[in-house]
Amino acid sequence: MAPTNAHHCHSLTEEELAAALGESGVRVTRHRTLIYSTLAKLATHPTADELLDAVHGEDTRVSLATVYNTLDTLTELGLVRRIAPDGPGSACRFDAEITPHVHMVMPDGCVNDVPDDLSTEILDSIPASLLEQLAERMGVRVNGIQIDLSCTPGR
Amino acid sequence: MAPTNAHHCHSLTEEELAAALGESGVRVTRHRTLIYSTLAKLATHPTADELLDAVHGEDTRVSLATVYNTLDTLTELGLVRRIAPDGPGSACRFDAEITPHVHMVMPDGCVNDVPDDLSTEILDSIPASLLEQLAERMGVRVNGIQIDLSCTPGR
DNA sequence: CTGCCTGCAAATATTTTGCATTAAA
DNA sequence: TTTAATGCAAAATATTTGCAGGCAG
Repeated sequence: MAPTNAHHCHSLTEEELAAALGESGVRVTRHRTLIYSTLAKLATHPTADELLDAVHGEDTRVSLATVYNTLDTLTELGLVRRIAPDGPGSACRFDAEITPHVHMVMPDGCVNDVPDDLSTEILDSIPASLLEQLAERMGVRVNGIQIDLSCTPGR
Repeated sequence: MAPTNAHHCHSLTEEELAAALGESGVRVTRHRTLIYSTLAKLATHPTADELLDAVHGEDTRVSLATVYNTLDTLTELGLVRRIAPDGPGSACRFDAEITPHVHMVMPDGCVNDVPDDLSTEILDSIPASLLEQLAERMGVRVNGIQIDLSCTPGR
């Protein structure tokens, strides 16, 4: 169940996170920093529970409620993304990588990131003009894209 | 990779559903048919709860547990897809449309389908060769793709 | 100082299960 | 007939909230 992900590099640095929080008038606290950086460090896209476990490696005093609250806050600010639970046992998973990228949903339900070079190529192949056209038609501003691939074991 | 001949009305007809269930050795029951077709009919991607409400329009005797069980079954068979909850109040949403298509996540958290013509154009713009390369490299067979766009109110 | 954040625990919400009964094949 | 599927309600999970302190600004 533990996918190795060698290409996790688009999450924010501690400074960038602080800046993003500050701009939004949200306080930069030790816990928010810790929770975010722990999430970013994890190769897996953890559930709130799994994330708490990881955080406890650094600081045992963080509570699950704070993890949830923080994830909510960060999700609302667009710094973190929720991923649909797969298979039964539905707890949401979270992803600190908010720049466009491609996920591969594995047969066993876990979620791996697609290697960055291919991820970028896939994203770049979508013409910007198409997205503009879409934005126009739906009367909105498109500001994010995520692609999920699903696969079966064979090759 | 998924067929590129993605066209409209991608949910299954009653006959196709029956066939799909039959092939998998799963019984074709009145409730499964009703729940699936209700989900397919709804423009919104409903939560289990919302779906139950809709189903109750047809048959009051269906229980929430059956809705959950059925959605699990259908999801496992790949006939239905779970969508991550947005914003707090986290209940999963479900989508009867399993062929590749593009979602637009609205600022208020609800999920709209992108018009089919644009959805198809976007999907078709991704070269099949890229996905093959990816499959090769990850040692899997890619069999599905979903694209989620997020947007902000402006224009 | 002045609130926003936090931990804790309790309240909600969401999803799954056990078992007697019903209905598909 | 034979066994999977269902309703009901209870159990198990997951997430949110209220309140008394604790810290960032």
